[in-house]
Amino acid sequence: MPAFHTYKNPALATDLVVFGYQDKALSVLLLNRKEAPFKNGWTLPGAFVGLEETLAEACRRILDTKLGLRSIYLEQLYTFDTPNRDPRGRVISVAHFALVSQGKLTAVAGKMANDVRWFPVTDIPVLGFDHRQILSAAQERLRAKILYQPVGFELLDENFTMPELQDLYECILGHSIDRRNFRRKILDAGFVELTGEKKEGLQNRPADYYNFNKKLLPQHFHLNL
Amino acid sequence: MPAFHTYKNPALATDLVVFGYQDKALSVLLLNRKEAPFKNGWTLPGAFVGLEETLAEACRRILDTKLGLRSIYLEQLYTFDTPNRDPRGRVISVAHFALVSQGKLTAVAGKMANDVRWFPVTDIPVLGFDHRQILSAAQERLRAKILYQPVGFELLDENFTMPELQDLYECILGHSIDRRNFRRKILDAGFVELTGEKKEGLQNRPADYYNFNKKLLPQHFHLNL
DNA sequence: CCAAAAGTGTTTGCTTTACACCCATGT
DNA sequence: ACATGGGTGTAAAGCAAACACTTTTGG
Repeated sequence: MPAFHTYKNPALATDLVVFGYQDKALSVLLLNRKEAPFKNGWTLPGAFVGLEETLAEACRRILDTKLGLRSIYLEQLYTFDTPNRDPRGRVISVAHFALVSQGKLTAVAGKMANDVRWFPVTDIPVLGFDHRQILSAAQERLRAKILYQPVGFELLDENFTMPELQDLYECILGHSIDRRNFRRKILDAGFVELTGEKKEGLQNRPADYYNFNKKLLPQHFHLNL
Repeated sequence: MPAFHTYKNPALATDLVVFGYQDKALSVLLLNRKEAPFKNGWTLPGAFVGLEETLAEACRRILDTKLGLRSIYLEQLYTFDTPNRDPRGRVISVAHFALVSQGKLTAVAGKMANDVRWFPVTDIPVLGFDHRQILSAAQERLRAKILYQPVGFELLDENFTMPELQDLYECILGHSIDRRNFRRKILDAGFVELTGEKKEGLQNRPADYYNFNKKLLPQHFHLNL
C-alpha cells in the first residue's frame, strides 16, 4: 500500500480569521510578517498542516502558541485554492474563523506579541496573499450565521446587557435596528435569560444583565433583523 | 526558497456528490470500487488533487473522464479531515457537490461506465470512507441553498412546468407545499418567466412551461417554504 | 430638575397560510 | 359526461415595522 503523503500534492495550510469585539467595533487579529513574502506586510495568522494533526488541531496550535488564545469558538470557513495565492508555490488553505469573547480578549491583551494587532474591520490595511478575500468571506459568513445560530455570545462577556448585544448585532450586520423590536425578537427566540443583576455605574438608568442560556435551547432559530 | 510541496503534508483529494433528478426522486451518483479499500463497495467518486490543477479542475476532470459529464453546476461543500477517514493514510478531502440537469442526465445515460449507478437519496447503500457523512452534508446544503438561490433549475430541463418545479422542491425539502402558495412565491421571486409553450400530451389540462430567467434577476432572494 | 439612556406596549400594515372554484384535456 | 390534474383568487391569522411614553440614574 503506497504512502500517499509522498505523492506530489499541493501543500496544505490553514489561515485564521480571529474576530473580537471591543470599543463597540468588530475587529480582526492581523500579523505583521517578519519574513518574505510580504515582509513587514499584514496577513492573517496561519500555518501549514502537519501529518499528525487535524485541521482544527492546527488552528488551535496557532491560536495557542502564536496568539495565546485557548478554548474559543472555531469553525471551518472555506478552502481557498487560487493557483498563485502563495508566491512560494502551490498552497491550498483551509480557512477558519474564530470568535474571542471580551473576557478572553482582555485577559491576553498584555501577552500578545508585538507583531500581532487588532484592526477594526472598517479599517483593514492591505493584506498579503488572498487574505482580503478570506476576510471578506468570513465577515459574510458571520453576518449570515448570527441570524440563525447563537454565535454572538461568543464575542461578549458571559453577562451582557440588551443594548450591548444590539450594538454587536448592528456592527456585524452593518445597519441599525429598532431597540424595542430587537429586544422582543431576541427574547422570543428564547436563548437568553435575565441574571437578575444590573449594570450600574453609568450616568443613567442601570441596564439588566442577561446571559446565554446554554441548556434548554433550540440550537437553531431564525431572526428577522 | 523551499519547495513547499516536498513538505510532509497530508494528501489532498476531492470527493463529489453528484445530484440528479429523475422519476420524481433526487438521486446521487455512486461508484462501485474495483480496488481495496472497500473493494466492491459503493463510494462517492473522487480523486487526488494534482499539483497543477485547482480543486474545481480536479472535480471537472472526475466528472468528465469518469462520468462523462461536462459543464454542470459545481460548488465547494466542506473539507473533511477526520484522522482515519481513509485507511490508506492521511488524506484530507475537499468535498464538492454537482447538479446534473435532466437533459445532460439522459444524454449521457448510455455512456456511463457500468460501475457507476444512480441511487435515490432515500435508498443509499452503505458507503465507504466517511462518504455517508459527506452525502448528508451535501443534502443539507442543497436544502438550505434552494431557498435563497436559483439552484433548482440546474436539476431540471431548460423548460419546466410549475408542478415539476414543485415536485423537485418537495423532494429536496422533504415535505409537501400548497400548490397555489408555491406558485405565487416562485413568481414573486421573479426569476422564472413563461415561455408561452405548454406541456401537451398529458391526460389532462396542459401545463404552462417556464424557464429560468438568467439575465435580469437578483442573484439572491429568500423563499419561505 | 434636567439630560441621557433603559425599559415597556400598542397600532398599522404586510406576509403567510388556508382554502374552493373554474379550466382544459383524454377517455 | 366524467375523471384528472393545472390554473387562479380571497379571507383570516400571524408577524414585523413603526412609534411614544415611562423609568432610573448622575450631574
